[in-house]
Amino acid sequence: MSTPDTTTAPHAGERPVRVRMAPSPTGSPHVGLVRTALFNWAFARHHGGTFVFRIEDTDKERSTEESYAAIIDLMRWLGLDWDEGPEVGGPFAPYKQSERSDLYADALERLKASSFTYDCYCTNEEAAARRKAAGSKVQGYDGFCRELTPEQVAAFVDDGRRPVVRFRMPDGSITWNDLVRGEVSFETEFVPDFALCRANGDPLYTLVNPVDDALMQITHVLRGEDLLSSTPRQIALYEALKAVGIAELTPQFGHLPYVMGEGNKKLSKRDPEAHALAYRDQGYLPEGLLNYLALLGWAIAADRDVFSLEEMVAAFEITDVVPNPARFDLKKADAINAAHMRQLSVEEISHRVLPFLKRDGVVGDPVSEADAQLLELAMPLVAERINKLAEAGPLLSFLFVDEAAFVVDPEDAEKQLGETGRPVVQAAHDALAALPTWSTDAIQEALQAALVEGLGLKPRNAFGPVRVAVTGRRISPPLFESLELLGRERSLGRLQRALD
RNA sequence: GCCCCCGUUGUGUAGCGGCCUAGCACGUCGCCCUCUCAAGGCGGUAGCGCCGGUUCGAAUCCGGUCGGGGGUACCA
Repeated sequence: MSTPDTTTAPHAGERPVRVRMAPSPTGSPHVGLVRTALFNWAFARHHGGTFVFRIEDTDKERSTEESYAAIIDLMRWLGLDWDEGPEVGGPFAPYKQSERSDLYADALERLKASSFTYDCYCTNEEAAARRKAAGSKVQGYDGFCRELTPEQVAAFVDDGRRPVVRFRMPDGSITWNDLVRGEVSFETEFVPDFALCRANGDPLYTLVNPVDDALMQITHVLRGEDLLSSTPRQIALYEALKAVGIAELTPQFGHLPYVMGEGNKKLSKRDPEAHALAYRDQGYLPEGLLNYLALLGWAIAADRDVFSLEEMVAAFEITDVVPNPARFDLKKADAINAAHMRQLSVEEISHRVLPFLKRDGVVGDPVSEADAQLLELAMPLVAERINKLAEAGPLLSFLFVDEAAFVVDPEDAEKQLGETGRPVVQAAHDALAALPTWSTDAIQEALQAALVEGLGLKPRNAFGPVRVAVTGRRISPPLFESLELLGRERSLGRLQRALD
């Protein structure tokens, strides 16, 4: 076959955009999946198209409900909404492959009725043995069963063998214009006849994926570069699917670069930073994670890398995506997330931090009236000094714990509350005890006078011990404000405890 | 082995023949600010894999080479 004729066939580029993400629900969702979903979503939104979400769970062994739920959860958290798919339905339902068996059986029947396929009775061992004997030139299946006589077939059947259905790869070359890589071409002699179903009749990915894309009228397939070499056989299959009345068009393909981990390996599930949901649990902002992931292969401008999803949608062109693999860099991801944090108001950060405070037991659920008030006063102090939502808890907990449960970090105590710290804490206690008004300004003035001027200490040495005694840590919100919020009684009590 | 993809500072990228003695960001280093931390400000650091060719001129075009990756299943 020569290059498919795209001049007379309906052209994918002329139709309303329909793209899809089609994850397999196996294991914990990967950041690479998020990046692929994001690019498909942004592409659809940019072109006013339709974003389809399909679950590829034909692998019954590995697919799990947990994984499926995690993917849905993830997409919801990210805010990548889908127009058709699980839980929302759509004109091409169902959107889970496990519920579409009859469709695949029908496609297979039609294909078998044509001359595009043939039954293959070879065992894996036989095919492998011939491959080995033939040397390096032959890849995959050698086409042994392409032209079997009825007698040969009968002999195999008598032998008890059940065939797989193979696609007959045409001669010639297959070329397509990849949306991210430009022209890519394969000689079909290097693309073996591939199996469409197992001998037991179960359809394989090779059949199911293109059939669903055809049925769902997908116009653009944007997927990982690991599928690049399966594209020529899919393009050939599309021609057959058109001939048997299943496909209307061949989609355009774009193969996205890998997300790499350390060294030169794909980021794998073994890498902790590969797990997408972990970012949510650590308190990343979805817009921060998405922004960072977008940077892996795409740039909004030469001199800018922080942007909103809306800005991305407006600017996103799939042809701007670069083809080279990108290494995942946690530090940069943190920095991008931090930049988004700084764009949020204190109110917004409070709102988003609250679930983390509840989760970590800093406040109760529901939050008491008193805690809510205290939180409102304290959030401005921490909002500007955290880079992830989950970082607020450790900074705030000293304000919310019962006095009985309040503990000082042992390491910090050793560093700040030893021999040199003790007189400082004593002086601070006495100065604060004598204070007529309990306000940030008054506290600052009193401590300044007693410790810096009185004891002749440098500010950092003066306030360090007080900070540890009162907040329990060397790292805390600003000290004087913290003391005011803690209140006179509790502050003095903690200073006294540090002395005991 | 064979087929295909990829190759700009440590990392992600901008660059589409002269605007490039290569821009931006993260990192890193130094300084400033500072009650800790975070944030912020200023400055430094480091790159076109290599070789040929085309051209007045190449990171940009062509060829080769080297390196990396993927595929080569009745996995997806």
